[in-house]
Amino acid sequence: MTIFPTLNEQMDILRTGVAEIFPEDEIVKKIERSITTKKPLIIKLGCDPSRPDLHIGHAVVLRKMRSFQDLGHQAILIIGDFTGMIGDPTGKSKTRPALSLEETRANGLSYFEQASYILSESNLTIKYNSEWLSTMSFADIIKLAAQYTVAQMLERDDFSKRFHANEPLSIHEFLYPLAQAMDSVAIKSDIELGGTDQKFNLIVGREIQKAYGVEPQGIIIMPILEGTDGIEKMSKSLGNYIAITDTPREMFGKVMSIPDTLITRYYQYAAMESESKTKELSIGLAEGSIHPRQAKVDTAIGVVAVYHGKEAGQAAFEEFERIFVKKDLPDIVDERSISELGSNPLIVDVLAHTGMVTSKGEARRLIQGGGVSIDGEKVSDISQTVDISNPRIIKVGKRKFLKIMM
RNA sequence: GGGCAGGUACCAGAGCGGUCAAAUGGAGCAGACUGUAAAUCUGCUGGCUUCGCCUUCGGAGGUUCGAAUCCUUCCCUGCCCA
Repeated sequence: MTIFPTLNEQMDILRTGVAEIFPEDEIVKKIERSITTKKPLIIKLGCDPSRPDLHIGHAVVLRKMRSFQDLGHQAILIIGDFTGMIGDPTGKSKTRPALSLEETRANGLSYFEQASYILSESNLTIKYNSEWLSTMSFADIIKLAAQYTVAQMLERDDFSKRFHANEPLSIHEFLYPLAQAMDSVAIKSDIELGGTDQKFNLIVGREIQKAYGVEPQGIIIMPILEGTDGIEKMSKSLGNYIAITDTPREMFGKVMSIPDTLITRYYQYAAMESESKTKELSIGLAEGSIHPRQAKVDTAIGVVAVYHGKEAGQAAFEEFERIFVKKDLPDIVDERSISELGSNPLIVDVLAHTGMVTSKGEARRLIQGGGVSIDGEKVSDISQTVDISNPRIIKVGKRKFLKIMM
């Protein structure tokens, strides 16, 4: 049987890095009970299967889940294959497109694979919410919907904003929080984890659990990591994300491009440094004893280290220095034979053919803007040809390199 | 069910018979400057066999020498009335 750490030890761990945790007394009671009865708590985390790619923003909440696992509790990952068909409107100004059950299933699976980078597999259960949601009858749904009022629903910020802005808001979107709440009822979750954007949904979970005679769940809200643009939350669709599966080079570069204001956030939540170290960094930056660039480098190395190991972090740093500070070449450049274009093709054709740009028009524009070079020499003429009897290094923009040859 | 207002490029939003591949802003990309930061400045932002051609303004038809702009119809959204 698992020996749980003491209450205080557990609470210390659980409280670190959270945005909000409530109701704290209920959570304390649940943990006390689990210690005395030696029964692990059921920790719920819902995954949205509409986006198959996990980024390091998701990692924040996954890490918290991992802490629970390490303390001996039972993690349940809910794959919202059924709710994915509704399309969660959270944080979106628009209704999301609905997916088919097959699509959501497939995405859910890939989600799980990526999540296992962070979660332990020993006390982890995966559940698909179609298991209980797809069997609900219309009468069941009406009964569920009767538990919540329109006014309550409109407490949710994005609903009320859209409503007041005369934007479309479909009835089915109201069912999403309710469906998600039914997940909590079905698995009798003790605690649900989520990002700040999920706060409303998690609270609905509590209410609905009560209505269905289940002990209401505690709620732990994790901060949402801003994307690399520093404005929007990190998300695949906004293109401001760092994927868990990004290469060290990509990760490093993306971290280096974040605005200064985000450094400590990333240091704590992406590089997973402790609160005390984060505080030190934050003070150092404020006092000017730490140069922002150095702080960013440390953060970038840390982020790469989390997903690829310490050595990769260091290597990514060195390569970064070489490419961008010394303006040298990366140590590995993709190679490509383009003999099918002949020995002296137009640069425009080369760029389009190799996929370095999406169209010849784009290639021309880039050349005219001075963004293309061959062996370090800027291309100035759009009708220039490239002699590829010897290998050439083509550079497009700041970071696209390709070695071409016959 | 009725009345009204709308659906334009990644987003927002002008245009309301030719000079429209479509103003402007945001976003994005590239260049300069830097710490590949921010700010700033500059250029670009449908495709191609690029002095020209082709496909775009919710969908389908039509009027016209010519339509994003007019007509018909269908689909979609919001508001007001019932």
